[in-house]
Amino acid sequence: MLIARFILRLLATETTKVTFPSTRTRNVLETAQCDNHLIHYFSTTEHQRRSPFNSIYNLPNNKEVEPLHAQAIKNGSAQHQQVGNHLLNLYVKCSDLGQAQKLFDDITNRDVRSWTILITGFAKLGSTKLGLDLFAQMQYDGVCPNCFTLSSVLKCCSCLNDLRKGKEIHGWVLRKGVGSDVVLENSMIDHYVKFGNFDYARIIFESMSKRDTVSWNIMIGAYLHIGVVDKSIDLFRRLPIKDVASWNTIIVGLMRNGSNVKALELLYQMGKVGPQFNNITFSIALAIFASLSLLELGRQIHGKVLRVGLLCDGFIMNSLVDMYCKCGKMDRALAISKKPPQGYDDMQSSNSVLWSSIVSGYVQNCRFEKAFKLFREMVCEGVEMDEFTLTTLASACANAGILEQGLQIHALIEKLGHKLDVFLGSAIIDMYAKCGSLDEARSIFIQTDSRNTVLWTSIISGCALHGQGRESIHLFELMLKEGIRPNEVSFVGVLSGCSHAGLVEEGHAYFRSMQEDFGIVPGVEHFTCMVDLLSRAGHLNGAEDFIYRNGISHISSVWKALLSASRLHKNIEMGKRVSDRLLELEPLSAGPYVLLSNIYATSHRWEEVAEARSMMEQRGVKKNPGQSWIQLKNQLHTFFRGDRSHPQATEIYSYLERLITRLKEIGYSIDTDLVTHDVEEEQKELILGFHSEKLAVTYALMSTPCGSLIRVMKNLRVCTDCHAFVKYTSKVMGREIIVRDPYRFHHFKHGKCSCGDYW
DNA sequence: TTAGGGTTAG
Repeated sequence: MLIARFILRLLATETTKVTFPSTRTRNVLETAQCDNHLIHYFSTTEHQRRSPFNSIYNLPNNKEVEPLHAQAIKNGSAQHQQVGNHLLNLYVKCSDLGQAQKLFDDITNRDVRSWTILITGFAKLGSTKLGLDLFAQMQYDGVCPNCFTLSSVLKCCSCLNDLRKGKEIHGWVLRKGVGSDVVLENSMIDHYVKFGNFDYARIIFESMSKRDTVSWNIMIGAYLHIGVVDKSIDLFRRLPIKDVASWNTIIVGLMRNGSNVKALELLYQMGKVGPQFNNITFSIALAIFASLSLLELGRQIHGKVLRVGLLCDGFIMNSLVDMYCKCGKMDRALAISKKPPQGYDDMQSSNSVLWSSIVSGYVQNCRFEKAFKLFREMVCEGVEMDEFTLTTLASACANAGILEQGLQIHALIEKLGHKLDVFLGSAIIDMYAKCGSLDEARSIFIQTDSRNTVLWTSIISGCALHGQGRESIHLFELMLKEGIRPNEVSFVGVLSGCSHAGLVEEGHAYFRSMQEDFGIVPGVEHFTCMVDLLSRAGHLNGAEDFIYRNGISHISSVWKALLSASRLHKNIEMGKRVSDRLLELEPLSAGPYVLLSNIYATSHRWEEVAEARSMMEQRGVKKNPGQSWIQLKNQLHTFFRGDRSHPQATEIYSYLERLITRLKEIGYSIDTDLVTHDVEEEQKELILGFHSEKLAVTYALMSTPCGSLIRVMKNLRVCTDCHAFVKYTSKVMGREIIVRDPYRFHHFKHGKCSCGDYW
C-alpha cells in the first residue's frame, strides 16, 4: 500500500527547473551595453537552452563563446573589466581554462572578481594546485580577497588535503574580520568536516549568526559521514526549510549507513510532503531500489525518466543500468547501455562506470565467462580500467577460482599503477586465498598500508579457508590490538577458522565475546559455525542441544552441519533424527537424501539406502553431480564422476588403475563404506575409482612437469576415500596437490593434508 | 551542501 501510494505520488511530481544564465548576469550585460552580439546571444538562446533537470545542458560551448570574444576584441571591450569578467565567466563555465587564463592576462584593470572567477574555475574543474598558486599571486599583487575568493580557496585546500593551508585561511578570516558571510562559513564547515575535525565544524555552525539551508545540509551530511544517524535525523527534523538537497542528503546518507529501508521510507515521505524530485533524487532512488532488488519500483522510475526526457543524463543512465544488473535483468541493462548519453561532461569516466556495472552484474549472476569476455572487449576498446572495474574482476577470479586470470588482473593493476586501496586490496587478498595461494594473499596483506575491517576479514577468512585456525585467531587478535572493530563477517571468519581446526574452546570464547563485548547479534552463519564446530569435534548431542537452546531449529543450515558430522562420526541414530527434521524443512533439496543414504550405507543398511533414494526420485529431487576442474595452459579441463568424454579418457583410466595399485602397496585401501548403492565390492571400487577429483588429479599428473604444484577445484565436499587417495598420491609421486572444495582448501604434501583429516 | 560502478560470510 505504502509503495503503491508512493508510486502514484512520484508519477505526479514535477521536477526542479534550472536556467542559465541568471537574470542578474543578463542585467549586468544589458546595462553594460557592451556588445550587441553578447546581448543577442543571451536573449535568443536562453529558451533553447532551458532544461528542467541539469545545468550541464545549459552550459555554453566554447565554440559559441569564441565568436563573442572575437567580437568583443574587435569592439575593444574585451580587456575591460566588466566585459572581460563576463567572458571569463563564460570560458570557465564551458571548462575552457586555457582560453580563460589567456583572457585573464589580457584584462588590463583586473579587480577582485576577475581573480575570483578564475580561482573558482580552477577549484571547480579540479585544477586545485593552480587555484592556490593564483591565490598566492593575488596576495602578492596586493589584491584583497573577498568571501567568494576564500570560499573557493578553501575548496582547493580540501581537494589537496591541505588542512594547514585551510587553517591559515581560517586564521586570516578571523584576524581581518572579513565579517560573517554564510557562504564562507559554510565552506569552512565543509573544510573541517572533510578532515574529520568535526568539533571545529560544529563550533562554527553553532556560532553562525545566520544559517542557510546549505549550512544545515552540510552538518546533516557530516553526521551521516561519521555514522551518527540519530543525530542527523534529529537535525533534519529541526531544519526549518528543507530543500531538495536536504532530502537528498539524508536519504543517500541513510543508504550509505546501511539503513536502506529507512531511506526508502524517507523517499516516500519526500514524494508525499517534500519538494519536487530532481535528477539527483532519481539517481538516489534507483540506487536504493537496486540495493533492495525492488525491480518493479525501479521500472516505475525508468518510465518516469523516459517521460521527462532524462535518459540522456549520464548519471541517470548508469543508475538505471546498475539497477537492472542488480535485479538480475542483464538484457534490459544491456539494451539501455547501447544508447550513448548526451551532453555529458566526462564521457570517459561515465563509460567506465557503465562497463563496470555490467561486468559486476555478470559476476553477481555467476556468469564469469561473460564478465571476462566483456573485460577483454574493454581492453580492446581502450575503456579506462579503474579500481572499481578491477575490483569486480578480481572478485570474479576469486569466485571462479581461476588463478591464471587472477594473476593477469593483478599484473594489470600494477602496470596501470593503481594503489591497492581497501577495496582492491581486499579483493586481491580474497582472490589469492580463494585460488589457493594463501602465501601470496599474506604477502599482499603485509604490503597494504591502509587496512579496514573488511581487509582484515579477508585475510582472516582466507586462513580459515585453508584450515589455518590458529593463524586466523592470531590475525584476529592483531586486528583488535590495532583498534579495528570486527564486524559480523570477521566473526564468521574466526569462528569458521576455529571450526576447521577443531578449536572448540576458542570458538566458544569468540561466540560469547561477539555478543558481550561487541554487541553483535548472532546470525545464521554464526550459529552454523558453532554447530559445525561442536558436532565435528564429536559433541553431537551438545550441538543438538545448542540448536534447541538457541531457538534455531527452523534454520536448515544448522541441521545440515549436524547431519554431515553425524556421518563423519557414524552416528546413525542422530543422522536419522536430523535428516527427518531437515526433510521437513527442505523436502526438495538433494543434500539431506544423499547424506541420509550415505549414513545407512556406512552401516550396510541397504534397504534404507534404497528407501531414501526412491523417496528422492519420487519427489523429483535431482542430485548435483560431482564435478572437478583444473586449468592447464589457459584451458579448463572438467571431469564428472565416471566421465569418459575427455579425449584422453583411455590413457587417464589406465594411468589411474596403475596408480591405485601402487598406492595400495603402501597402505591405501579403498573405503567401500562410502558407496551408497548395494553393489558388489568390485563394483563399489569401480564407482569410487571414478570420482571426479581422482580423474582430475590423474590428468594433472600426466600433463604437468614432475615436482610442479597441482590445483584442483571441486563443486562438492571431498569424500574420505578421495582424501586418502590424494594423500597417498602426494607421497608416492612427490607432488604438492591443492584441492578446493566449496568450503575449504586441502593442501596435500608428503602424504599429509593441511586439514589434519578434520573437515 | 546532495547523485552512478568495487571488497570480506556454512
